[in-house]
Amino acid sequence: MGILRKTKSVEIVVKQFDKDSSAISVITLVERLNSDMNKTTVYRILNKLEDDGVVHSFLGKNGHKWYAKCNNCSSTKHHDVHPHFQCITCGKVDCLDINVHIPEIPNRNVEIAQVLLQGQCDACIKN
Amino acid sequence: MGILRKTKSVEIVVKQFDKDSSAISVITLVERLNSDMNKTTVYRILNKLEDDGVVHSFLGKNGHKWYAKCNNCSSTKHHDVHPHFQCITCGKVDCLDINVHIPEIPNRNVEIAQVLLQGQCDACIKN
DNA sequence: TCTTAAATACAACTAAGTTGCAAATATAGT
DNA sequence: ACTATATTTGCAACTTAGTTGTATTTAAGA
Ligand SMILES: [Mn+2]
Ligand SMILES: [Mn+2]
Ligand SMILES: [Zn+2]
Ligand SMILES: [Zn+2]
Repeated sequence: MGILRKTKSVEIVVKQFDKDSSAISVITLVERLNSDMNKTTVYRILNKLEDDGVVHSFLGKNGHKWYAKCNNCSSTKHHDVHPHFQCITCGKVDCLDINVHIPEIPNRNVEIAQVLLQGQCDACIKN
Repeated sequence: MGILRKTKSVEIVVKQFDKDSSAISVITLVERLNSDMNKTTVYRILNKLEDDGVVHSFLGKNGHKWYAKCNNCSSTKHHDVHPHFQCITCGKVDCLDINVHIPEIPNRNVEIAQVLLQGQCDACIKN
């Protein structure tokens, strides 16, 4: 069940993804919004926003949860499945607009491919 | 720093991977070996076995740690990087002996590709 | 404005994984 | 085989991401 009421807290959370096209970890979000709302609220709002197709989630390199804005998803259709890239130097995480081809696996029916690439981002290569 | 002494506990842990070619989650291992050793010991031995190139680790769908036997790795060379498959029905996890091609990403230097495929395994498709 | 279902804060909880330290034990040297 | 000692283990306490229950607050329709 998604979001039913446009509360102040919901607005604040959504705004975080508007100003930043990168993904944001829940840990960061909880810390950043610490003075605005309780961490439980952050978790619950993100959960609902994902139901609504406003954001999508995935796990970063330590298994911690990250969220990023969806592009054209809805509560009925979440077609936002793509690889993510995490910089091992600065920690920044981005959605990748590429298609990783998964070969057919014998005797297995692959439904989801979760791909996390790690390396150095543009800014960190230059330093 | 890897394993220096062949203790009873080490033997028991290694044996788990000998009899089962599938990956094993740490959670399962801790539970299974509960009467043999402390959970701290399980964590520490697995950590050392990975240093030695005996096993390798990765994160399953909930971000929990899994281990599987290495094929021809050593403490100096861990060339055991491959996708893993987790059955969403029975939970079983296997190493995949396939190569997923990662395309070049502009402005990024990809060093590691962590691929977790999810779907149905052979046994679960048939049921 | 009133009503009420949804949302929130807060505190308590769960569980995976880690750390510090004292006790136990594997192994090399004698 | 005995001893010395560095490694390993058990145990308890801790850390932290994430969840849950519940009383209170609030959005929004009537
Ligand atoms: Mn994304
Ligand atoms: Mn593997
Ligand atoms: Zn970077
Ligand atoms: Zn299965």
